[in-house]
Amino acid sequence: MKFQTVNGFKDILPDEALCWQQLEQTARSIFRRFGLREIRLPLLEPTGLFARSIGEGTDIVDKEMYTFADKGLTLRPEATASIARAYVEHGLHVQQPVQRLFTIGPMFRHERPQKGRLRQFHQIDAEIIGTAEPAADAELMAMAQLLLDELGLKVSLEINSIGCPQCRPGFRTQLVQYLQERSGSLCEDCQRRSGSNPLRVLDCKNRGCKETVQNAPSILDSLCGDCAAHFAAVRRGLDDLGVRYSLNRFMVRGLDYYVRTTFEFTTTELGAQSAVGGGGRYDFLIEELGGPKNTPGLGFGLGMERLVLLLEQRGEDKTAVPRADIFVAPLGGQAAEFVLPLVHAVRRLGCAVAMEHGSRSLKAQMKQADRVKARFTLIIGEQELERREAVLRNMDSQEQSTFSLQGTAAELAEKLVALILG
RNA sequence: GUGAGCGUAGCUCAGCUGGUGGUAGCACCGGGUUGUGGCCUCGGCGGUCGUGGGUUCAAGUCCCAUCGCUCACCCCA
Repeated sequence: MKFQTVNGFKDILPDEALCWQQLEQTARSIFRRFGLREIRLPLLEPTGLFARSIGEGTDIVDKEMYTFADKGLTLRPEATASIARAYVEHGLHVQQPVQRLFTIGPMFRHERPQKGRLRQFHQIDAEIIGTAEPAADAELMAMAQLLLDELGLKVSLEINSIGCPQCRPGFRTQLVQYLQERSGSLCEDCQRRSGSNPLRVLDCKNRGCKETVQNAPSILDSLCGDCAAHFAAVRRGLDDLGVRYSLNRFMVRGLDYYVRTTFEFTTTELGAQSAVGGGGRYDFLIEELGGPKNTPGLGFGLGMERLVLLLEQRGEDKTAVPRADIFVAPLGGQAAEFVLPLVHAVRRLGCAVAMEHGSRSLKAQMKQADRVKARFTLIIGEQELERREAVLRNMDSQEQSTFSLQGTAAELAEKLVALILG
């Protein structure tokens, strides 16, 4: 019986893992500079957390969650809800009302897998909780943009404001009326959505719907005073920080907790998938989850698989294999035994030492040394053991010198490391 | 949930209108170098042709079913 990964789940093999590490390192570096602290969260949460925050009636909650129905538990489909839960549960606002947090890890959604879309996927997630200042919106987007810049990726930023509970209902009625007058030119889904979730129609990819929606009332014209002022300030902030963006009044995000600012980073190079990341404001989520009143927040998630696809597509530094500092090649059983304490001592001093167990021919071992891109190879055969002198070969210059084996393993290691690093 | 395409070596793939599975490339192992890598060269290892039925003298090839994967719709990261 052969086992294999289940559909929509993928192994990240060592060759690819390097790219992931690089991605994570860059993200952590950015977050450090912006004062975000890491928070690590469980993958399993009470189902109600997601139903309440993401919202009943969203695709995620209705049909995409991995839920253990008998236990009332669900594998998280996104990170913001869990972060909000942790913020409330541990009263993080008491010590520091404004929390700047990030987390990196897997999410789970039961959708049909395709390019750039898996059932277990990974996100880099950043949140700023506790401020309503538009400057925070601009800062957050600028941070994400900088991260993408440093990864060397070219993506576009689209932003929108979807208003708040004050102004959205009015817009909704306007929109519903507009859509119902033209329901004939809408696709079946959108005819249904006109009633249940009219904002989604704005985002429909169907050509007929797109055309119909082109002249629909714009949410941006219906924003209340506060929302309009906020959005204007966000845009000024982006301009001041030199972040380029385009306005997309049709962008609607698939989670109910968003208010005011929403944004997406998009690319055209991922097949059917365009979003590499997205986020927005959720000024009522914390309170909704039983936290302190008036605790606004905002955040974004970046899809790591999609970023990795873009990084790989760019096709650079595929050869970035970590080099071994030295490969130790013993010949014969005695040498192999002799070498073990030395190898360990060198590793203790911080050098990457490669060697094989079980002695193979020198040629085979040299090949292996080459494969791990060793800078040096230390050759110790029967003759060397007797003479207490090993051969140290510089793999790049091909120069060889003798290396005295007099002394303890620790002493030899010191000498060896000095030679390698010198 | 819907639709389309594809399953041949560890990976990438040839294999025509059915007639013995490819000296194929990459990778791996070994020889050429009695103890010296990359390049070259020679050799070697490696397959229930996804699985199960059917048609046929004969099926990797045709038909049916099934499993798996991929892409797309939908939605999103």
